[in-house]
Amino acid sequence: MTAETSQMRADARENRARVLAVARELFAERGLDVPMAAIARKAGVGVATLYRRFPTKESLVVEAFTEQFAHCQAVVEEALADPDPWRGFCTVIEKVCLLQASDRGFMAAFVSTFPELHSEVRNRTWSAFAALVQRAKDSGHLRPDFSPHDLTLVLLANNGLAAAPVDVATAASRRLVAYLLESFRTGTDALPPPVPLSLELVLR
Amino acid sequence: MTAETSQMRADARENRARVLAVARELFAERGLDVPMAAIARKAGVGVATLYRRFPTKESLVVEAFTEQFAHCQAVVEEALADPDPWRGFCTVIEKVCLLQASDRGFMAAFVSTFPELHSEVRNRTWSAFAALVQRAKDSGHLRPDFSPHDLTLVLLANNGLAAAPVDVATAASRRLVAYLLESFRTGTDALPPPVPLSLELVLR
DNA sequence: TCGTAAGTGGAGGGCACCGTCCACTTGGCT
DNA sequence: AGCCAAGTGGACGGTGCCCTCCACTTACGA
Repeated sequence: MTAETSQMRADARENRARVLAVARELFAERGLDVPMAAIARKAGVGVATLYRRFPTKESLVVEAFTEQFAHCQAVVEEALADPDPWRGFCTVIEKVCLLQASDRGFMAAFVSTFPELHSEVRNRTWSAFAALVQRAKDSGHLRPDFSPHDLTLVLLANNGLAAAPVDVATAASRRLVAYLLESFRTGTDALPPPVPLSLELVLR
Repeated sequence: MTAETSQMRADARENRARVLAVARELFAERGLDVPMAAIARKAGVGVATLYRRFPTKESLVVEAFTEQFAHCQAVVEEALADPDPWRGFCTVIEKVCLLQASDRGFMAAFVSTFPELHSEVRNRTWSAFAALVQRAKDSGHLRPDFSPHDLTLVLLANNGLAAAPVDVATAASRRLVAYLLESFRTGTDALPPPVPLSLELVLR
């Protein structure tokens, strides 16, 4: 990729970078269904320029989210390095859910680009998480009937909160995660305060 | 409404009913974004017929889901009649989430038709639920920092599971609800078995 | 300085959807 | 049986999206 971009003309390289930045911003803010034209316009280029760099919308999505996926992987692997298994486990859930709540496009990008993209990243992350789960169970802090598939459950549930505006979703996500972690664990401690999730708020 | 429908010609009344039945079926199965034409076709009528009865797509949605909303209200009010406050509380969460998981359009209909529709049903249901919450807290089974707004939290989270096919979503919903109820409560008991929510499954 | 390959923008083709229009059909009263 | 208001269907206009095409512009090596 760097090999390709480095051979481009300077203005083209700059345009490409700007498009990518704008795409990330808009995807995070408004989800994946922002029109390509909106991205192009905000980046100050024509649609054709955008399509020259990213032949399809999906390819733009993939490119825009690779760093997020890599970030997830890093989170999981750092957590494995944490000497406290339970804290590592919690950190993963919290960080990933926070990322997801603050970026509307994240989950959609994950599922929409699923099969072709990042299979090796996905597999590595997945097995690292499984190890994390096992370690947390062995330490006696994580309930033994927790399944690694429950991560997907958490992600899907957390994704549902994205119906609310970003700030509300973020607060709601914190509370949801706290509830769930409490349930995943063998002990108990305090929750973050309730979120006044009236439907008026949820609907912006 | 009955007043209106009873004055219609017999064939028209029948067509109307069939359209509504088909709409409910398709909304449940595929969500609210089924094309009007698909509903008309499956109901064996033309698009114009559909629009004659329901001037806008939203009006069709409203009509199609009123019974579901009424059902929710009934669930909450029955739960208030349950002598066991905690069981009543759990029943509400379980039933509503089950309904939501088995009907893809449910939550979308709820939020999309929010302001104009059913405000009195909504308010009654809401205050009944608040009473249920208070009662469950007083009985000592529900954690005191539970907020009635957490119902919305649960609904949104549960709605996120709808990304998976209906049967998977239903199973996942059961598990999510079990986790959450366990967290809402002061005691603890067994969960339903884990759902193998691999992304392959989630993406049908 | 100048030629040219790389880069660019905007018009528009293709598609899917919502909702309308209007010429035709049909139920049901007399 | 016969009339006509009520009912019907499919073609069509409008909109918003993805993506392509092509005539024009510009960076940059010689």
